[in-house]
Amino acid sequence: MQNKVNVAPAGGESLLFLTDDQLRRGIEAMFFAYRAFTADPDLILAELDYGRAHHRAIHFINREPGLTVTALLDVLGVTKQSLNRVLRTLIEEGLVESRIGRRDRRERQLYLTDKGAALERRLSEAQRARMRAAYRAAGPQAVAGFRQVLEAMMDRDTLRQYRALKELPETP
Amino acid sequence: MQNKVNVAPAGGESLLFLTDDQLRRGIEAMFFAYRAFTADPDLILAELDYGRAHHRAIHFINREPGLTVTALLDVLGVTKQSLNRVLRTLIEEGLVESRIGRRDRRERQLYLTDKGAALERRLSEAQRARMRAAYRAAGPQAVAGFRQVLEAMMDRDTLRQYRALKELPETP
DNA sequence: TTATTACGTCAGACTTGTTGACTTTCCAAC
DNA sequence: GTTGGAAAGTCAACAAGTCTGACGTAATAA
Repeated sequence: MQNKVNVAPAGGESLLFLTDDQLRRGIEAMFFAYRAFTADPDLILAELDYGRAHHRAIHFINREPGLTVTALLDVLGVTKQSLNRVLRTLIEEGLVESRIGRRDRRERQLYLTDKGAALERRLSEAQRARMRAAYRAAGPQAVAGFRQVLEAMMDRDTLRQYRALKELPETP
Repeated sequence: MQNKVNVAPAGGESLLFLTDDQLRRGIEAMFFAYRAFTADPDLILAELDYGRAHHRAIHFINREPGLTVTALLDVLGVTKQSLNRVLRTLIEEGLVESRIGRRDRRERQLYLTDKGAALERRLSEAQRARMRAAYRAAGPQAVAGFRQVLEAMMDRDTLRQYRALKELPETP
């Protein structure tokens, strides 16, 4: 199954970056980097007895205040039973508010409370700090490549969801 | 907490890529891409009643045949109790062989059996296929940036582990 | 001889995920 | 208005994978 692409290709440009060995390095880089990527928020969460699932919910509620449970389910890709448990604790502990939908009263629209927003800032600032350092070290061109490869890795549906996320206004 | 870096910097080059918004896009790209990244192996694993933990163990045993349990523990960053359960099933089902260490008989050296190696190939080929498509779509320069950013995201220790992984000889 | 290391194992817990079944609420179409 | 079906929520049961803590055994190192 070894790909024999590590020779001079027709176009003239090198395809050495497509060897199985290079691909494996990329796979390992993803594994290690993802672990590092979640490490900082995980520390904060553990201290408050929350988990990554809480972080993800908080992140996307912040990202699109008022989104419905179904929409959140869709983005997270989990079952409603699984999300429900997480969401319930967040609501009970006053981080998230669930309002009955205006146009459709069956729907629940989700909002962060001030307390929830405070935790969101704490978590995302920790995560951004690492990202910022990495971006700064690698430089703008590397960052563009990083984003390109990640996007090329997503399924069509995931990419659509990713692209559909609104720009957040810069907090003034 | 908003970073005011989105203005013309001293060096002359734009620092727009360091805005909080850009960082958040990167964070979300990591989240979605990682999910896609694990999706293909997950399907194969589910069918055989294994999980991601089995995949990770198999991956690194294949990567460095004969490595000890402690070394594997170190790479994976989990407790021995957690690894033990996974390892035990892999040994019981004949995917991994555990041999008593030659220089130190307390150690167990881990090897994939033929059956284990076959699963490893199946899993990693699925994962590589997605990676290969992404790499091909994004191009060599983007790939270089991708790797640069991921490496810059790792802690020092993780980066050391990542770099210590041997090159595997290309299967002839 | 003793202390330490490497490994395995047992027990108990927690988070996050799953299926399946059921109820409540509500909109919309008939 | 009644009814069908969608959206949301709930309950129960379970599994994977993680953790901590405690203990035992074998082998090496001091």
